[in-house]
Amino acid sequence: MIRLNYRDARPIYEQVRDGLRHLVVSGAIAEGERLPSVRALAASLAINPNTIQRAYAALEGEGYLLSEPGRGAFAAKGGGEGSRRRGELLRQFDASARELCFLGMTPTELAERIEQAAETKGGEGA
Amino acid sequence: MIRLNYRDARPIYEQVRDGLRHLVVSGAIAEGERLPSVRALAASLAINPNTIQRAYAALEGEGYLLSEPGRGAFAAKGGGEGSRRRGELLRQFDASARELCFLGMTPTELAERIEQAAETKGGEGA
DNA sequence: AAAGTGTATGAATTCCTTTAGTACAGTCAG
DNA sequence: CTGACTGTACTAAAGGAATTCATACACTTT
Repeated sequence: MIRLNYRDARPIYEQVRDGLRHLVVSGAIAEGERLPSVRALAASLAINPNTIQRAYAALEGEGYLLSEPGRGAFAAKGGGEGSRRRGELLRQFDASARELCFLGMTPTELAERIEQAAETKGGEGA
Repeated sequence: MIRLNYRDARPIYEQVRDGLRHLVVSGAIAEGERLPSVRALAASLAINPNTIQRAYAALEGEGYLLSEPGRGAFAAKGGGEGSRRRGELLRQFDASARELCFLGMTPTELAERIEQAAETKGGEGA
């Protein structure tokens, strides 16, 4: 389900967070579906439950997760209109588009890329 | 020229790197123009020359800078076709576009944003 | 009651950033 | 050539921030 890369400089909780987010965005985990428990996933990845908890908390902040104490964590639709995650993505989108244009790419080229990216379900977290 | 924000969690060398990159991308520093020397900029910002050097090295890796030992550092066109920076930006662009589409934005909406972003010269580093 | 769930807290460790000092090799004006 | 400038390399140290862990608590369900 999720692969940890200890050679990577990125902290484990980020790898878990991005991996889980990808599973939700790609539809591998449907909306409302329950995610593995903190301890179960921790045991599965052979890491501390707290590290998983941190990833879950971050995803809940982004709106991709809804945690219910005592019950479990369930996948959600994702950030709404004015969510933090949406704002972050828009800034990232604008900044990269702007610089890519400076590097010679035309808005038309980039627009075509969007279509292509929208279809593809692959790709890893930002 | 560049403002450091010590309250910001971002490390100084990143602020310097992003600030300088923005100066090049926005055209404030023209192609071929010489940048302040490592020691001069360090003194100007009241920080260690090593920190500036780190920012310069990063920018050279991105293709926005060309360092000539003994002569100085000069602004460059930016990443070429297959540069590391270009690849990084494309991944960032694709990932954000993909997730924004998942969140409900249409490719058309995003395409319009590109036009808007291409004109604007503002914005801070990613 | 028992086993599961998410959550809070504090400590330890590890990593990163920054600084400082020193040194080397190159360029250029005098 | 001399001297002042340039970028670069290296080590060491200090400080702080971030990551990870162990433990305990509150809740839900069976």
